[in-house]
Amino acid sequence: MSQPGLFRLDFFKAIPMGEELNERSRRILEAIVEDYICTAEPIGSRAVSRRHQIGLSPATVRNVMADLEEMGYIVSPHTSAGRVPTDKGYRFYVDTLLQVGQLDAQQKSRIEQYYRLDGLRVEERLREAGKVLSAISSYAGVVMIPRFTSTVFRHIEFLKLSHGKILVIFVSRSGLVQNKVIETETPISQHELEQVSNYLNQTLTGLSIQEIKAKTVRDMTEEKTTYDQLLRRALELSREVLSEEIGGEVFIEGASNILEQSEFKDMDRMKRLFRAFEQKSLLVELLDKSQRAKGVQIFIGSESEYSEIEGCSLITANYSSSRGTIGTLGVIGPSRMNYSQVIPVVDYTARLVSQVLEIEFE
Amino acid sequence: MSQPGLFRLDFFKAIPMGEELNERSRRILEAIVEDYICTAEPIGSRAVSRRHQIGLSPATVRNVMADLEEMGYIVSPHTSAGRVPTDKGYRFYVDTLLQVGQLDAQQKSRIEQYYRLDGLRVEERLREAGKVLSAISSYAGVVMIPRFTSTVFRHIEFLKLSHGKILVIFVSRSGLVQNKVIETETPISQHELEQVSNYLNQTLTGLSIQEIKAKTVRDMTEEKTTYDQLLRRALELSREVLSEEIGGEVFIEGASNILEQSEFKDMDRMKRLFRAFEQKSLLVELLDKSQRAKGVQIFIGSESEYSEIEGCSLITANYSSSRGTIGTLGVIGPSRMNYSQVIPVVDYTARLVSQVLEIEFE
DNA sequence: GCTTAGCACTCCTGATGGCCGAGTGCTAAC
DNA sequence: GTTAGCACTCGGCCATCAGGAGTGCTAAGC
Repeated sequence: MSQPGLFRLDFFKAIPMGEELNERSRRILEAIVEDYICTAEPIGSRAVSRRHQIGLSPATVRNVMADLEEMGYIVSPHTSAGRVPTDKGYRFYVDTLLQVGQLDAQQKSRIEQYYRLDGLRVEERLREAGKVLSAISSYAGVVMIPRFTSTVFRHIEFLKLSHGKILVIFVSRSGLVQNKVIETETPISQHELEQVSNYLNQTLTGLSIQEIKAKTVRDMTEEKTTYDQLLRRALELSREVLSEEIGGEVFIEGASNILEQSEFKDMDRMKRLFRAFEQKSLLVELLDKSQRAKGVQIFIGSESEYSEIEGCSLITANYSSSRGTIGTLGVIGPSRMNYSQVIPVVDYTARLVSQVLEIEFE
Repeated sequence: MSQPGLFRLDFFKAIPMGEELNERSRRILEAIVEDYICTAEPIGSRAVSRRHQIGLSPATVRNVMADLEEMGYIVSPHTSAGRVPTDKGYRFYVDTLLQVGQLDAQQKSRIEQYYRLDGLRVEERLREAGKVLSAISSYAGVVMIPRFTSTVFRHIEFLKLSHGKILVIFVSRSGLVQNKVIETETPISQHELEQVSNYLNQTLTGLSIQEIKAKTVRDMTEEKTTYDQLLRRALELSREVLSEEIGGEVFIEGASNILEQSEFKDMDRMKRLFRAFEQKSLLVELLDKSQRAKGVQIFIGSESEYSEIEGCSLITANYSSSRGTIGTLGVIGPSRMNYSQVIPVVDYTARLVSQVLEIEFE
């Protein structure tokens, strides 16, 4: 049935066609998605007609459902089961039907309660944010540490290691400490390194890394012929430090929450998901993508070619300083996720994290 | 059957009693453990008698097995199944029967291959070690970052944050960077902090944290009445920094390997295990315990009251610098673990890590 | 006196089949 | 355009059954 290319008799009925869904189909799709989110079981026409005063008989609902299925918004797992939303169905629901409320004060304070911040390092705070997200949403919380390049310079330190390697410690204005090992061709003494540190700390404080990059390039061309050994060294080293990304590490907290979800009774699927969690590169990619966008982002299932997280959705929001976005956090759970509840939680947590990090600024 | 307190007819047979196991029982226990490690299925008397030329009929083996069961080394899941080792059985096997070989050159180089170390931070190296352990053993690898207190001082840096808080960055001689936020009652300027940093960096370099602790206490009592503002400040701050443990973070790598193990088809058990992984405090405790001991340690199942890791074993070894143990790493897997293979891998990896960290010393 | 063959027994496993209920698509009537 | 009715499908559940693996016990053998 419903072979592509063949006309069906009811093709010309006043039933939603193409991309348009009429009011009735929308409401039915909405009912299916929402019921399925609650129950995790295929939804039948009878259930839809009974619930939520759509004044329609099961038979009518069945007709609409058949159309929704043909259009790819829902599928039935087997002949005599109800229907289940597809990724396309979720996407339509999220983009068009979903109404996200604000968190009420109680929920906010519940989030804030979780968020203990006394005397914690930035990293720990971010990790804590992940735990909050996972605890409140009961899915998994993900947090990406700020990338070096999106932070503001506060302090740099060079320490000489053996074999011509140098340990660079970099502190951002929000108190995030990152480090990196670089190698130099020309040997340099610890004393010189200290001079370079001092010089950079004096000249760069308060600049964003982007600005520093620009400045470095400018200085390098300008002072190519400089005889100031110190300056040359400083430029060389900063170029080396800036040459490669630092950070972008991802924390996943509460992954075990996902085990509770009934869709992961299927061991195989779960294994794949956990492997993806371990590898992290996939998540980094998604979170990077999200960081380039604004506001709450929703990635649904295997949209966008990531088969590993098939059946999962990711809701993200960016956290930021006064200078703009610095990182991303979110929640990952089954596509059958309680979007209307989780979205405001992610949104609010991102705001909270932004605030908390701001406090550290001197 | 075998009710405690009742004599059995064969109680006085020349069969192992009390803690002693005779040669025959040992060989049978060994066969059961080893077969079970391979197959993950209860081992019957027939299988034992056939395998590994014990010149005994199944019936005889059955008698011995009944005794082993009574003594608590094995159990049978149900009447008509074979026997499975208990924790006590594994313990006896590991302590008495197991013969651990050396790794051959090929295996060593396989481990070394995994271990790419160019230009990595210490933390990343340790994480990498966890990945190696998990990949080679196909269980989960665990690595505990050195605790502050077991390292050697290289460099300290104080940076002022808002609200009287101070960010302390601490670098150990092996290049490990850790940081911490402390609070002081009396306000202090960034300039003073720099003086303190300089002072401490000059006086403390090359001392172990233990030595510094001792020195600080000594200095404090000696110079209680000092009018040297700088020295007082330095002492105050170091006390604050030393007042609490830093580090002891645990990485778990390749946890998804454990999903492959047939004993974790039981979802519930798996969930508990993953929750324990997430909480980490349990692992920290175990690894701390191991760090206090010498050589390869083996924790089996729910020995020592940790019910969360029931059915799992943990094999650990310490890695060290020339000044002694600095951290611990290991492998966690099902009790039904290939001990003879994993033990030398853990041992060798610990040595390798020790070497690699040593390289950084200046 | 230890060892072993034999035997009855237990219990898990997997296959089979029947029943029930939920849900469907289609048709015809409203 | 909507709905009632109906035949049909199919998964889930349960009971049944046969097969097999393994056991404990007993009695015979070395």
